[in-house]
Amino acid sequence: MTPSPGRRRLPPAERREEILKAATELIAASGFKGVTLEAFAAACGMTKAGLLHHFRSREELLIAVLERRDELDLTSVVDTLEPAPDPATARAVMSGFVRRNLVQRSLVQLYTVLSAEALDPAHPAHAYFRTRLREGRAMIERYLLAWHPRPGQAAVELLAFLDGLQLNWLRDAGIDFLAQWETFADRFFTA
Amino acid sequence: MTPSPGRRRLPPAERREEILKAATELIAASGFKGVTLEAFAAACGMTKAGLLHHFRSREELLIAVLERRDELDLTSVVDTLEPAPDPATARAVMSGFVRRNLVQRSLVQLYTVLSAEALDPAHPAHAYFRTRLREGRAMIERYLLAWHPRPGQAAVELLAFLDGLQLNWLRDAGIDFLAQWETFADRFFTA
DNA sequence: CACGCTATCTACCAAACGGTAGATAAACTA
DNA sequence: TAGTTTATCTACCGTTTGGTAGATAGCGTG
Repeated sequence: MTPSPGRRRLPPAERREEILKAATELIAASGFKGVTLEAFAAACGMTKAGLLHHFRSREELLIAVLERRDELDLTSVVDTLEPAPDPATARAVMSGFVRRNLVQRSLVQLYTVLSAEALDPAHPAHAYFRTRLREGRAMIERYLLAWHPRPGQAAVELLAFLDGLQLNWLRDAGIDFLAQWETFADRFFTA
Repeated sequence: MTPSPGRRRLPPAERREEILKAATELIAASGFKGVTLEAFAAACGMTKAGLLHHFRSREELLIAVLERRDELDLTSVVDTLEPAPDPATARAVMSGFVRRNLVQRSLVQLYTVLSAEALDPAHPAHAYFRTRLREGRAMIERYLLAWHPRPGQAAVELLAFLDGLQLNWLRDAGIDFLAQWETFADRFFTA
């Protein structure tokens, strides 16, 4: 892509960002186990050694990718999600969340692919996903608390449906994510 | 585990079955990419070369594992699933299916882990899951056809929820799979 | 322009990988 | 018991892997 000027020197912050972005898409496509250090580097037009100047190991790169997604994604929700109103409001907020997630397909895919891969307790991101998903569920549970009779169970159901829909949507792009969500929400947000 | 009689010679059919069973659990735990040929062999107390006498390559072993699951699982459903009755019957049949799946935890996990890993088009099981899931959806769609206003959409929703619930159940064994299913079904099977 | 800093590269390493070739030993048959 | 078959093993090969050491070159500052 770049007109190959032999060696491209970038300020560290810029290069790091470039690497993280490329790594995100590679991991989203093939999982973490499926991408070699060399592949990560080549995607930015550099060598393994060059990349390792910015991230001390392949595993550290993975962690940086995950933390970056946290910054990009969680911040856009966390402030909106403190109150605990009625079903209609809850649905509107969740719909906004779904819509926002939908446009960042590569991030959705990263999250889905990696969280499945990380079911293995030996996976470097295992602990990360354990705590993160637990927190997410607790957050939604608190959010539904004011009006839902069984907020805990409902939170599990909601997240399960969204996870599964994302998975199936990645398998088959023909699925109309939003329409499926709205249909589900019609039933779910009904006291 | 076995009192290590140096060399254990088994009739091919028996050995194949032993290997497939062990491989199923290893893949379920760590994905296909996460298990080496040596690990597959060691799990049966033999060497790589010994294993390769029964399966010509690591990839062929994977395919055999998948086909074995087909035999074990699909046959128990396919005969029951031809007719297309009312919501109550549909729910009962699906509940039976869910219950049957639930007791075979390692198979559920194999399927979930592997189907996520196989989102990558370069994965050796990619094609397998594409066709298999498409068929599964079509089957359920036909099954809901008689009474559901939107059988296609409903099939997607049903499978998405089940996939997602399985995923979350594997992450957190504290989830009450059956209770979650029944709650979902209460809303889903309502004309 | 000369110098220092450091981002990047080339070259290399030890370990692990999937797979092969040929030797060995366990079970069946005559 | 001797011979045949073949399941399994030991030993090895070529490749790929994550990572390291030291050389090189792009950039800012004097």
